[in-house]
Amino acid sequence: MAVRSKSGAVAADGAVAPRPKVRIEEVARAAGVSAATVSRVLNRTALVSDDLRDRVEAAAREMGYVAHGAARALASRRSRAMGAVVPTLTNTIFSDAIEAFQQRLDAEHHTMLLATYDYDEELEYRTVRTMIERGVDGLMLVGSMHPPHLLELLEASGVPFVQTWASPRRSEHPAIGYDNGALARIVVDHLVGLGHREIGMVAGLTRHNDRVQARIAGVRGAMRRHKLRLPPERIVYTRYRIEDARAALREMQQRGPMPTALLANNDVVAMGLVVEAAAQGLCVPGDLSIIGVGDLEMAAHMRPPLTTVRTPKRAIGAMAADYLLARSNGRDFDLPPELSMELVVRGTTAPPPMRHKDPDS
Amino acid sequence: MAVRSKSGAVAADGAVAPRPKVRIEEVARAAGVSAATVSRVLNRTALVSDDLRDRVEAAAREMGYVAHGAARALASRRSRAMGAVVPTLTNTIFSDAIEAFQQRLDAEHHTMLLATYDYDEELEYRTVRTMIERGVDGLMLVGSMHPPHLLELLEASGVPFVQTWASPRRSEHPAIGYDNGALARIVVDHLVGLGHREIGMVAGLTRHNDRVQARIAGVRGAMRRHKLRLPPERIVYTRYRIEDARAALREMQQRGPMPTALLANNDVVAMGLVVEAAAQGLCVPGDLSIIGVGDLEMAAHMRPPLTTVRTPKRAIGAMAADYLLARSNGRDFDLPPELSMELVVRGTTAPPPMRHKDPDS
DNA sequence: TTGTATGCGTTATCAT
DNA sequence: ATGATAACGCATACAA
Repeated sequence: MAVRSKSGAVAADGAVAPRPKVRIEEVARAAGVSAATVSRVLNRTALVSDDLRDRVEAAAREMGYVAHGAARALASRRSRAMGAVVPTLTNTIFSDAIEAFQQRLDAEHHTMLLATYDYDEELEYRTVRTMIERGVDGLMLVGSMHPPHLLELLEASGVPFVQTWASPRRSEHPAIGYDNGALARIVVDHLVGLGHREIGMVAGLTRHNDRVQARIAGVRGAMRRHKLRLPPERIVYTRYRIEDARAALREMQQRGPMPTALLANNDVVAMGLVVEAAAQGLCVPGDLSIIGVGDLEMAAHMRPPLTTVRTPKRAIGAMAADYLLARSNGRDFDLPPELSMELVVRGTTAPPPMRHKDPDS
Repeated sequence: MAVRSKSGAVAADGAVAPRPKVRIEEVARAAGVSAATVSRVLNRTALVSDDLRDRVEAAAREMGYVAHGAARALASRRSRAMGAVVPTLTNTIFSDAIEAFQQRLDAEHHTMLLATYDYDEELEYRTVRTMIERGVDGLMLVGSMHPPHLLELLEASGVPFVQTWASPRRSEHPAIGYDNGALARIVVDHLVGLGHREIGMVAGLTRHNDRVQARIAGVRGAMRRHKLRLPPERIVYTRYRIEDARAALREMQQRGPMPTALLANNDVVAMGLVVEAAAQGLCVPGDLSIIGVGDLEMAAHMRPPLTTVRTPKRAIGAMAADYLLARSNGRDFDLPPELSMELVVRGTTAPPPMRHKDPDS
């Protein structure tokens, strides 16, 4: 089935010629005013007498006038568009944040340009470059670890930008996020409080992911405060797929004595661990405690329900939008030093299983 | 913490003046050629001698030249941007499709403008209008049910558009999707084949959602072919949250004799049903068969694993991009009459429980 | 193959 | 409060 647009003429070369669009000049003529006045009315950029305003609005509506964005951007030197460059949309933490970001932009009559780079540094760089070329008024990035020259490019362009899921205290550039050190303390304190001393991590891939590294450092630090250690063999790295998380659990089991509690990089990984443990006949939390990060909707409904740390996904997106909006208007915007999290204790954490003392000792 | 861009001067009114950007004219001067030649080199739009090409490319690179998108769009009358207007990103079927859509666009050096409207018709209209104003070269919509005048606006604008998750055979406008009637047949045939005769639906909200209506009609038709009926009381409507799906199951139970099998509108709803059934001590699939749509990642890992229908999420997004790219270039593009689905039989469907014959009859 | 000149549709500056 | 006019930065038709 060959489909053709029903409107617009088709030229010899097959190109679709859009219907002649009505321009500001024609609206002006119809309303008996100058183009400048039409512009003023439509943008509410200066006072216009009620009479003229009404005539202009009526004419614009009748003629179905739609402003030409590129021309407007060229003349006003603002695109009213903000870019968002994220690793992926598959992870709902990003899609939630993005949705909040866009909604906030929309309220201020801005549009969102979105691109994903699938954790590929080179692609991230090209994408940002494209966004700058598109003339975005601001740019939202993820994390504080970027390919070489990316920040240089950004600063040279003069485009306001903000890093999300990055620690404001550790980055010299504008950042919004929570402190992974604080998150680690919350989790470790909870587990140690339950009696765990052997704690392991199922982390994300660290390659190009500073959040993972910060998390590991945080857990290590938090454990040290309890005189505990987090040796490398207690850290397994995984992608964020259930399948991979299950393999990660098996991998850790093969490495030697199992920890009594595992911190998963996020809820999806945690679910994978729970699923694999169940498949092996292990009891969660009886034999193994598991804790996630993110508090996805499903977390509360699993059996057992997942203990996790709730992070402010939508708040991050909304704040990023507010920040960029402010900056692109030349206003200052105070970014909080960090956002808060909340431990949600449910059914996958409990005291560790009893250990028989070694009779020989 | 007040953050300021480190580049760019700050004017008295607080507005950030971006660094003077290098324009094509200056690159031309540096390379000792005309602006036209620079344009030709950078856009590969015409043949340029090797010598000049090298000089231009070197100059552009050194000076960090980045083209001005708005000016380019104004002059070339193409924005190299495509719009995507979807109900929400929370539902992963859309975020998956969107990701594929954007990746395909990126390969053709196009950018994606994305906006969600949260199933709000009025907002959908305004959003599309904004997209047109932004000068998108094409627009991806969801479904075939739109607010009044939306299609008119679209046709008047001459912007190519395509409806996803819409039946190409039932819409007079370009559409990509699978046939909900076919989907219904697949599901009903499976359940009836197992011996079910009392089948219920936990559908989405029909308000502004033609997919749901088509699905219901499809199931009703498929059941009729087996001499079965789908009375209104066997249809419960729900939002796509686990919590709501659980309530939907209870609602159906209150309505009278329970069906022996339920078709959920999607996998998230199906998971909610499974969770609620388990919480009530019901055995799935022993007491109740449940089938979803979508085949989310989690579906295969639940216990019991979810029987579902796999739909071509990413293919829809990719094909939408290909279609719009072709149309905006004046090329034809054959849209297939429908995309195929696949029944994935797992552990939540089984023959219905034995029924004792009513001794009185 | 390369350069010149014009136009893209709007906003902003400057008069009035 | 309103109108005339000059940018805005690039692509492209035309000329050479």
